[in-house]
Amino acid sequence: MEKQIDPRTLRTRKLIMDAFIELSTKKDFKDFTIGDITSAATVNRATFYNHFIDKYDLLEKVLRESVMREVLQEVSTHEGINEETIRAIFISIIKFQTSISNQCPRSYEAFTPQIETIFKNELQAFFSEWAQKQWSNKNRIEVETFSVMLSWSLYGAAMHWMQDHTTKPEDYVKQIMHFIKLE
Amino acid sequence: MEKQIDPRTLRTRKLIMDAFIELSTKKDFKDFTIGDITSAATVNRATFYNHFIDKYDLLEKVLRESVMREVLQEVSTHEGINEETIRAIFISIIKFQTSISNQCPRSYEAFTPQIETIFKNELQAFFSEWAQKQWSNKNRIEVETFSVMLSWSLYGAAMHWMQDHTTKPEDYVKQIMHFIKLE
DNA sequence: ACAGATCTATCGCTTAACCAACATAGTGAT
DNA sequence: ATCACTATGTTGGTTAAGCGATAGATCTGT
Repeated sequence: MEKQIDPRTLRTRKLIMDAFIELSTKKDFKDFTIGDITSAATVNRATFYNHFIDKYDLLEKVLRESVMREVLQEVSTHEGINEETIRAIFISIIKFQTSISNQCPRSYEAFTPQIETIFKNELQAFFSEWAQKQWSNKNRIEVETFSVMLSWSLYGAAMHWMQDHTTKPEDYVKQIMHFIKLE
Repeated sequence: MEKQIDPRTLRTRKLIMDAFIELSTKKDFKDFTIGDITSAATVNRATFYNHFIDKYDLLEKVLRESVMREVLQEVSTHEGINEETIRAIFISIIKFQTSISNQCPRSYEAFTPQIETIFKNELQAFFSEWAQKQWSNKNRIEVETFSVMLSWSLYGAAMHWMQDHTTKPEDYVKQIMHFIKLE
């Protein structure tokens, strides 16, 4: 019943995304064209449009999948939302942000707003899924509200910490926990 | 008037060859299948047969193109056959042999006979081309004979040197030159 | 304000790669 | 010797990717 995607689409998709990431390390986002990306990916320019709507769509998908792979993947093995989970995610957010800013020094500025949006959406979906399992007695609205608030506050806290590293991350997380009510 | 090859064939060909080289560093030539190669290359097994007859054909082409790229490429800028050219080729043969034996420790033994054949053929073709330009007064047979003898003796000398490194390569090449009659 | 160039996005047609299926051959265990 | 298993090539039908052409958007210098 699984979709079973054609290997060619996966391969081409990856070629394009990798070429995009590679190019981002050298040039600013606005300074390269679709043609630059596809020729670096050894793919025809027209083929690009079988996979992505435009450059921004590509950017969004690259970021989303990076977030999924590098941040939420490793946490998804935890068995519920608790202090440990929160701590792991907090650390992951910071790691991811710094790695992006190192890998794409030229484009980091331009990317941040989309990163923020994607991050919060993914986090929210992640929390929502777990919260539904964990508190099946609560109704949908309550669960969603919890997820939204947690994801926004957590992401905000991470950004706040990144602007001023004085507190040690572990201590900062402890502080965070004071303001989160996990039932 | 140029052939203009479809980029897909080039890409697929490269994927297969790279996967083959990569696999050779880990396993012995006989210990992996066509399927292993193609799945590492993210290519369908049937597609393999659009490019190569079998595993040995692939091996041969990989070696041939490596020889061409890594050895004869850099020498082809020289403007004729002289002591300097001979020296450069001698050094290149040795470099190539050692790099292969390092990159493919598991399969080097099995490869050597084919490497030898390919090497001598390519060398011969290379010399033949230059000799024809250089000595347009000589007839074809003479030129071919010269090329055969030079390629075999040079390759043989290189193999000889590799078994006993006592002489410095530069000195060894000087010795070689005593036995070559360049006009 | 306009002309020339470049980039974007889409289209119909062609082709290389995918796939499932098959026949064949080699290998190993009982 | 026989069976089960795995690897090799091959084939016909299907699909993603390549290509040239095209129309419209965007940029740039004069």
